[in-house]
Amino acid sequence: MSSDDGSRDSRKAQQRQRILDAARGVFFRDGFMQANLDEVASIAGVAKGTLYRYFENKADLYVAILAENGQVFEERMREAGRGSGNARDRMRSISRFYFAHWTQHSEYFQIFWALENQNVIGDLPTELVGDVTQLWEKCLGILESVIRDGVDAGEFAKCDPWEVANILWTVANGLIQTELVAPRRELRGKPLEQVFEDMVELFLRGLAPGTEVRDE
Amino acid sequence: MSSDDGSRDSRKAQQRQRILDAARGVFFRDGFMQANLDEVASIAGVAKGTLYRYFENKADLYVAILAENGQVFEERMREAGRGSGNARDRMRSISRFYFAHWTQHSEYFQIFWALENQNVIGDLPTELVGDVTQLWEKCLGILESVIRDGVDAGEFAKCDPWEVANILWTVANGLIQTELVAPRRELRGKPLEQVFEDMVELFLRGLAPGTEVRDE
Amino acid sequence: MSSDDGSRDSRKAQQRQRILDAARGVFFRDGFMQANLDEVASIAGVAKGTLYRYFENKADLYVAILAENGQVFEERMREAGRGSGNARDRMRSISRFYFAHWTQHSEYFQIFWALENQNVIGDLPTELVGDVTQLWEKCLGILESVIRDGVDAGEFAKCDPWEVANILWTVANGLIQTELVAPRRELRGKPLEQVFEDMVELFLRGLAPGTEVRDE
Amino acid sequence: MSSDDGSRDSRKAQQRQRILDAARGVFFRDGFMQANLDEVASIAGVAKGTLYRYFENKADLYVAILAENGQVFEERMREAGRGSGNARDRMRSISRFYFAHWTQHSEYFQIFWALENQNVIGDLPTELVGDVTQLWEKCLGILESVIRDGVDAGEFAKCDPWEVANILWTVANGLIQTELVAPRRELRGKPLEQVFEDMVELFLRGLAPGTEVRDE
DNA sequence: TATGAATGAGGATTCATTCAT
DNA sequence: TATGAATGAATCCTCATTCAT
Repeated sequence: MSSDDGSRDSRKAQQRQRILDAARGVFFRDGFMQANLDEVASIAGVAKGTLYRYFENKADLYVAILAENGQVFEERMREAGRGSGNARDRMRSISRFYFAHWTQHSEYFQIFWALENQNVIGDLPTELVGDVTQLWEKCLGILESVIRDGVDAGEFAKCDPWEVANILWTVANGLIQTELVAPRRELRGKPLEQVFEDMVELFLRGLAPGTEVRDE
Repeated sequence: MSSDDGSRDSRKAQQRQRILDAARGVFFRDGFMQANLDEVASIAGVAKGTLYRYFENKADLYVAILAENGQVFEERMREAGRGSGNARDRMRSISRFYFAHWTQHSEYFQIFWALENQNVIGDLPTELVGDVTQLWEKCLGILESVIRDGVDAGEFAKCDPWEVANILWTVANGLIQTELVAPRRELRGKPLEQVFEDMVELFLRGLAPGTEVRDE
Repeated sequence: MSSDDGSRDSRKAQQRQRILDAARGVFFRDGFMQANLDEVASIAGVAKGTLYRYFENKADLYVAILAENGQVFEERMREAGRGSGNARDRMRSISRFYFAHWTQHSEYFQIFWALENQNVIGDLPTELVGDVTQLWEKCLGILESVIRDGVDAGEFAKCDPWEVANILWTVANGLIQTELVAPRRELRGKPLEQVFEDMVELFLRGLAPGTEVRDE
Repeated sequence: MSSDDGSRDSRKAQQRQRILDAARGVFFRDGFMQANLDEVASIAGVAKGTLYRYFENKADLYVAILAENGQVFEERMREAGRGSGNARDRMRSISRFYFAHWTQHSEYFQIFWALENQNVIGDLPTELVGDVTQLWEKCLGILESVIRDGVDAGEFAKCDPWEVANILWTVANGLIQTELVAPRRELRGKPLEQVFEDMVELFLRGLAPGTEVRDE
């Protein structure tokens, strides 16, 4: 009996996954507004109506895609930041994870940003937008605590850890967004990963103690 | 007769401008996809058909909005970077301009970003997208030359000026995008302008010579 | 074994009743077209597919609801008309029953009327509509015979009993329909029951012998 | 110029009328829910989208049909009641008008009743439903004032004119609804008009003074 | 040159019914 | 016998674009 239930549940989960996989591709390629649920269904190999057995509506499906990635993302980012080394190395570890994750899952990143562009999507259920915002906050919290550790340990100059976390966060986002999502500008042969790393080092250097005063 | 032509031309220009003004507001508020040309026409005080006498189609109108700002932007940015002081101050000058411009014209910034998300728009005429990209390149060129000056003058550590320009550029975009366009996350009382300035200082400190040494 | 069959049959009957109960509520609240079989199944506590083991389709279920009430209705109306008093009192007795029944079972009344509006339903199986029509006829027959008795006894003026029965019948329906189903118009404080009774009295007065004379 | 405008306006009015004509037929035949706007457009000989230039949505179109009849109806009913004769004759005049009108415009009557059946239509704009209700009230007011005149003139027995107006109104509706819209029951050869007239006479007789006390 | 009426392709969503388990 | 997942036809509404006046 329990095995029956199990197999049915797993079948449901599989079906759901197939829909998510199809939807991810279409949403990524076409954006929320342009995405066509007919095509999603067709790619997933199910009937149109079946989508609605698994997701309330288009927006719900869309957010589900974000959510599936978001949970993994947060968890892995927390791990990356947990490292036992010094703060600077933990920052590098986070950075590496961050870069690798978004490079591998650029679809998600794309979608994430489209979500930020509130006006692109007409009327996304606010509670769901709230979920994404919360995830964002949590990740910022992780960065913040590493920076605070660094400041406390004298590795970093005195600063407002929360503000610096925000800066780094947006900085990283900006780079990936600009270069990965809209890869129209030449990087003149330098691999993006290198640029990203250099950027992190640049900022770590800026965070080093003893550099606070520069211009007399 | 020539004066007649002149007044007719100016009338055409005025009409065109009224349409642009109306469209800018609507595009900003609703995004490209959601924007409704009916409303644009109504706000501009012309008939819907009239739009098509001034612009080929929706996308054309959209890009015209970008273009009108882009020219002003490039010119002013060039001025901001021309300053006679040291490279660091010229960077600060550019930064201030950059921040002020986007804060005052956040509509344009918003639209620019939407443009980056190519998939949101669908089939924007590539030649027009090219125009925007060129503008982007020119602005990067300005940044690059200032940085190169700083490196040559020994103000900045040795680096690839073009790469660093790219980093700063995306960094700044990221901050504005994240905080201005999606003002959902708390800044905890710190004014955005302050955060932006701090970011620039952090960046400049990272660029200072003598900090190249990584932790052993 | 026969007891097994019996309990199985009773179980089936119970199941059927639970479905009818659920459906009645939903049909009453939402009307035939809007009624949702998903909800019916959910309220009845069975799976949607199960509905189809007890009823051919939506319309069949709908008509079954009418039928279940119709039998009780006819029987009770016959009783109410059987009274031993004079025709006038038997008419009042029927009226009281009629009013009480529809007030208590306004769901059925509502549904009956919707059935009248054939076009609302579309393609109800004609044979089943026939059943309802027959019931209607039988009830009219009861009224008719009481009126005929009254005429024969000299209580009522000479008239066509069948026609008068029809008038009273539609008159009563109209009042209930208008005031019960569409309770939007104010009754200005007068209870519906009072209005109904007044109407019957007005009608009876019109039937009184010696009033046939029209104004000269 | 004014002639231009005039012809354009008249063209718009014609178009609107063609749509109304088409819609009336479809709504009458299929009811609100079943009615298909594609078919309406096709019958009217216009494109689907054109409907929406003249009517906000399905419900709006539906109510427009009621409204177009309602205004004429109220006006004519008021005329019919204005007659200079005695109250009884004015009542007969109203009755004749009422019967003739609904017989000629049974589509409207049908639709009116469907509207009363609130639950048939999901979500009709309340303000528009309000309009219909108001019309209803006005017509009742006309009846009421005639009855009051009759009571004041001693033609009718003392009664609550408003209540009696309500009774007569629903009575008449009931007859038409039952016999005209759902003509399933045989009238045994008697023309409906005769039955209607007899019904009115029956009630007028009931209203005659001196008949108040019947049962001792 | 300006108008605005007309167009019609396109897309999200619902839900009665079927059928494999 | 009961289930409930899957189906897919059906339908309202939007809106960029065209074109006769």
